[in-house]
Amino acid sequence: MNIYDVSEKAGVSIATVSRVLNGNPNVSEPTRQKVLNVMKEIGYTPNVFARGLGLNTMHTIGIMCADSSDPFLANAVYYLEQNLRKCGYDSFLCCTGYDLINKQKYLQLLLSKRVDAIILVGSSFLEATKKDNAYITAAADSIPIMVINGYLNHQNVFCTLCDDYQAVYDVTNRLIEQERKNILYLYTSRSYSGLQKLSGYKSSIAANDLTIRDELMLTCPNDIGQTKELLIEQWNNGLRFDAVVASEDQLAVAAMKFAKHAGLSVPEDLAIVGYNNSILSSCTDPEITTIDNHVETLCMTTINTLMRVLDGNDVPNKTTISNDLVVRETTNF
Amino acid sequence: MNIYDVSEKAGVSIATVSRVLNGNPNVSEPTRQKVLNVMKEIGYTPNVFARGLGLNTMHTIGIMCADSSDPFLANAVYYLEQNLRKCGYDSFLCCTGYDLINKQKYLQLLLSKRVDAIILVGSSFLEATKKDNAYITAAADSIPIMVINGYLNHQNVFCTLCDDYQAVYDVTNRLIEQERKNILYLYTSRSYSGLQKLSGYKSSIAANDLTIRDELMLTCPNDIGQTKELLIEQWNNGLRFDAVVASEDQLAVAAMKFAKHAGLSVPEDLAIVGYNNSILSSCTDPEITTIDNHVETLCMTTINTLMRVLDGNDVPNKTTISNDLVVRETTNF
DNA sequence: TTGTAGGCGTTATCAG
DNA sequence: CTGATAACGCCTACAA
Repeated sequence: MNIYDVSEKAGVSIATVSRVLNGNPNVSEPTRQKVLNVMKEIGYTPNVFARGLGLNTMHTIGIMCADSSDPFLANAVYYLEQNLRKCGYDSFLCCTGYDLINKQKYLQLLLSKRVDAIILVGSSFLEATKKDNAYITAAADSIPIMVINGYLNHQNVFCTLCDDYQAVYDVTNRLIEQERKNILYLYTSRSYSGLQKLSGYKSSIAANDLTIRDELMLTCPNDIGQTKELLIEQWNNGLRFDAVVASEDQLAVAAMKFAKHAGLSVPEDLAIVGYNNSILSSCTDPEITTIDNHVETLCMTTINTLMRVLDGNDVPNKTTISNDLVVRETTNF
Repeated sequence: MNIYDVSEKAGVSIATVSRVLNGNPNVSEPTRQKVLNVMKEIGYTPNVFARGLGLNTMHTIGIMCADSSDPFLANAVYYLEQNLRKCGYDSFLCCTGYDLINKQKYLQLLLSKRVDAIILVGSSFLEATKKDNAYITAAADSIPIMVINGYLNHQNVFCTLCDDYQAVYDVTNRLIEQERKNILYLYTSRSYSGLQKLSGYKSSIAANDLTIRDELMLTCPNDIGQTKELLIEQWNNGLRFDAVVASEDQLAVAAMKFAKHAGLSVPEDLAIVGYNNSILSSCTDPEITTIDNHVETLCMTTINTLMRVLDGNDVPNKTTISNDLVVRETTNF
């Protein structure tokens, strides 16, 4: 069931078979049909390995994400897969976890599979220090690296991100306009986009002549129940706040549970804003006002950019997309 | 940067290099070290295509799931990936959507990539008619097919599933014990496991000498908001029920929203049971009692089975795992 | 328009 | 223990 079998049965040479396989126009129509028929008949499928050996590519893109069970990432992976396929590319997915060592290992693995490019989904792939990102920039020497929601200024690294700074800045402003004076900011990660959001929060506080207070910027565990407990503890210690801006919907859900526990009514006593517009934000009652970072657009843009890069075009290495606030019931907007 | 470069620099033949590469014991220790050093030095990585050409395998497992943004599936994919990697296998993920044509296309694609086995995640891959499953059984002629949460009795198809029938049967019984007489069953899909659950519901109703009523088994859209509307509509049409058993947590969330709208208190007026123990079930207030189908165990078992199959062992083609009821706040259990 | 032959990087089978 | 050499299946000049 290889190209030789086909050539023999069709009474032509393997070169001709190869030509019809690759849509080469230099084949007469009768010959092409004859070959095509034989292929159908014996159920021939070209061997990807042999093809890859010569071309040194498998027409495959590697996708890395920290955890595909994170709703935001899962969504992104889905869109990426779908659209890559539409562009004729297959994809390899790796769920790396959040450990740097593993990220490096998986990236190496993808390189060894000879993927044509790698897409890093989520800012968790960008570390704080240049040294820790070296494995990424090194990989960029051989193939294009696409980053979703993170920024790394380097040759052959292309980033698509949403303006997290601006989104948090804007929503914090709106809360302040409504006389909320003690706005609690919740976050889990100090990744690139995590820092952007935090910085948006701080800027807004400062711009409104309020004081940036360390105790109002809370690092939370990555778990609803534990975060709720943490908030209760802080509240019992005397910390007071009339609004919560969360860097992820999960944390907003935790804030909802805290409010219930503390007997606060939402949004009257406590306004809550989530992030990502994930399904979680519409599961609660009241439903959570959240920032939509347009996963789909983010993914589409990334793939468009990638295709242009693979076609050898010159492409800007940073594209920024704006966010939308989805107003639901946990704010008075 | 190929095997020849290494052999030349190390002053040995390519055969020897290949041997150290594959851990063949017939190499003297000094020679092995010499070769190993050269490989480090010039940063040699074996070419997967060439290797695949010879061995006709890439040590890769194909994973198919309908939609990686479904929390249950996403979780499963994550566990599968992790554990396959631990067993030294890489994996290809395909998100196929729910359309039969696409499922067939993607399966073909995986076959053409020469994967060593395919894992179908979720019962949505098993159609009602034998004819529509033919593409799966055909694939099983060439490589093992693993099915998670579905059952297909065929050579070289291995299924791991949880006892959905029993779980729904048991929980319905418990509701009836508590004098709930009008139990509404919500579902979206008529897949294998969907039918199992439905059948568990019916059996319980019958076993308790109640009447199975068609209007109490409701097919819902795959969307929280729309399902809520559907329930409101039914309620306004006079349909009455004092308990809801949902085939998925999403539907249970919709039932919560309906209860709120109808002014019913949960669980007093309306008991609600979800399915999957997904994060959604702990987002609501009160939190949802749900059936945990042990995704992790399901995945681990699948992979263990697969490894035994690939090792040429004789393995039973069906493994069943029991479910647990996670009692939260939407029932009086 | 078609055919021939060499190469892609490994593995595996023989001899030595 | 080591080395030469033939597959593996496809692509692509180069020739005809």
